[in-house]
Amino acid sequence: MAKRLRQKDIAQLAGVSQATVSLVLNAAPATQARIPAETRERVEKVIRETGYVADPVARRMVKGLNRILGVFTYEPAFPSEQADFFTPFLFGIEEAAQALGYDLLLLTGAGTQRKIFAENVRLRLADGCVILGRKFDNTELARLVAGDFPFVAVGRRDDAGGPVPYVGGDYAPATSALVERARALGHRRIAYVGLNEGAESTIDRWYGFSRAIGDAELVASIFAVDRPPAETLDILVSAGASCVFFTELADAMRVEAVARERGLSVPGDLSIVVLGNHIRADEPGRRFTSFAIPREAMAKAATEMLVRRVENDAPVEQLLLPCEPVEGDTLGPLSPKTKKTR
Amino acid sequence: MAKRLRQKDIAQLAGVSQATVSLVLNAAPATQARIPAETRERVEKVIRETGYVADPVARRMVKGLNRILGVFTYEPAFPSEQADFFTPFLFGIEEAAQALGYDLLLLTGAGTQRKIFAENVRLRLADGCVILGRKFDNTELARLVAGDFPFVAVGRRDDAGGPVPYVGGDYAPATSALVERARALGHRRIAYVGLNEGAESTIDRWYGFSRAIGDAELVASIFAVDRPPAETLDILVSAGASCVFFTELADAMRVEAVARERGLSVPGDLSIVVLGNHIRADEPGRRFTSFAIPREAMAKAATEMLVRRVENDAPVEQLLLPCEPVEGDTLGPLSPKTKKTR
DNA sequence: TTATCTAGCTAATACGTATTAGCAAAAAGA
DNA sequence: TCTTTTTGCTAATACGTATTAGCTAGATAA
Repeated sequence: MAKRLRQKDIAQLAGVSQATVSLVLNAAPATQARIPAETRERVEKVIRETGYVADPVARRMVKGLNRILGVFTYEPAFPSEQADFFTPFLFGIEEAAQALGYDLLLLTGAGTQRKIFAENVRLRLADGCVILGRKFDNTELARLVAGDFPFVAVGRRDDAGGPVPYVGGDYAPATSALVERARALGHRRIAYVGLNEGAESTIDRWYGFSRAIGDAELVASIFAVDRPPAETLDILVSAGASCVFFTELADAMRVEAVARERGLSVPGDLSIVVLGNHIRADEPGRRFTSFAIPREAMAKAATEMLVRRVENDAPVEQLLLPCEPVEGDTLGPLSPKTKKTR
Repeated sequence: MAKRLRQKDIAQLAGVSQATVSLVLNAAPATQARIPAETRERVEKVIRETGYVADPVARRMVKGLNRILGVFTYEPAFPSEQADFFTPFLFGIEEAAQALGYDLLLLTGAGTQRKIFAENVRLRLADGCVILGRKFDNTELARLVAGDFPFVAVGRRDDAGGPVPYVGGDYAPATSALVERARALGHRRIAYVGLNEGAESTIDRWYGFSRAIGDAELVASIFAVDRPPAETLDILVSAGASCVFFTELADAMRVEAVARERGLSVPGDLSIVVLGNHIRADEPGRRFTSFAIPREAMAKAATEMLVRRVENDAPVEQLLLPCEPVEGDTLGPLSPKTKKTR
């Protein structure tokens, strides 16, 4: 590999000093920089012809910005099983970065540690960082909040020694709306399957559910995920639930399949609602009544927020984007048979 | 935030020089560094108590290479329709980069132009670049080959003013194997649907097909993609083809559907072979007899090759990875009825 | 006692960039 | 013509780390 070109080399080719190259590159107002057009053009020509780009590391040493946005994911961004989780987010991030003239640096250099502040994570190489993951490390979050490095989280985050800048989905009201819809359809024996604590997205769903349940009764709750579907269905049936809310699509799908095997009809005998949605519109299988998570829009808005923080030292912003309902076909009226037998 | 601690500060607290702090931190063999245990422990204590961590950016300044790999895609990587194409490749790249301690720079500056040498593409931010896409720009490829910037293409590429470093799929023998299998099953009237020129992957498939056809007859060839499936089927039927090879899965799927509508059985009346494979294992519909494209492995190997070029100025390598056959259920024996009526 | 060797550091400098004080020559003003 | 101002740069230095030649004091050998 040819040695990386330095400004010193460009200076030599253009017949000026390194300081002049730097001044030209940084396009200070002509009146300020005091470089005449002829000199500037000569230097720009050399830069163009050589493809020279300033070393981002050196620039960051002297506190310069590189128009690079870091992307840190607590899980690998592209593994087969995760591909559908991160892809829409990455699309949103890339779209915004592109429009704003920023390149994206995926901080993979840390290896398998998956810690923002792991030894080899060169967070500072980027001007700022978008952070994604199902579950954040709150110690790291607090450290980021306490520090001066600009970042934005995708997904709502509780305060961590101070307010966390984020763009999330407004899961609580979206959940409430689905609960209210179920109640409007006559459902009074309702169940909830999924975690109710831990990640903020989980807490929001439970909050929205609890707030909207009203005069309906929570006849069963399973604050867990990945339970054997048959067992889950047993609990739901023996509790006489007519409508069940799942936080995880995968759980809903498995239980729906078992219900079908047992001759239960969905939504005739049991309505199923998912507090989230299919990532892929063309996914096989049942279309569950749910709400749409605006992943791309969240990530896009987070990226734009980050750039505001990088460029203007903008104050902390916290934004929740609405989640539109998805009709699906798994929530239906309380049927007379269902009501009578329970 | 407290000002970032430097080694100079640690040195002051420990009563040594900055150079000593660095030597302690880098744990050179004691015999080499000549720092006695007492001094070392005193410095380590200060480091521990202050939580000092060396600035990765400053470290990189003195080491030269930035350990950044560019990723350039000739098509946008993340819009929904392309995600399935690029995701497995990106997984392979990420995996390798992670293992090798490199960060990945997504070059968004290309925007809608999708040119490596477009004005806003800051190629030289990275130490080297992996290049992906269905179709490459040969002018740019030639420029890369002529230049000194390390790159590796994913997918076989013809020479461009010199050999192109690449990792591709070995499509020709994989195609030949499928043709030989069809002949072994008795097929003698064979058809080919898809391009036979243009991209190297296309050329390799046609080459492998042509080489293996032997005493069988090419009774129909449609060197095009995206033809109306009914029209394609008409040509195949009137030519009396008993087995057809498609380069594009999408074309095969459409023709198979039309064949089914017409009461033709696959593979009973017409065998269909796809020279490639489903990207997603859980995709709906027919499982075609095909071969597996080792996308992840290709990208992983390309990334590793690139790092060899970046770190060791390694010579041009060109690697083709084998494509394992996928059984599927669309290729079957030449049936007596088929033979008799044609 | 003198000469030589060794241990324990440190001063200096490299890395590539951005910034700024300041120099020298040319231009403008008196 | 002399003085002041302006223009067009450049030398010097900061950033935080890693590296190494070299200094000094103490220990060892003659």
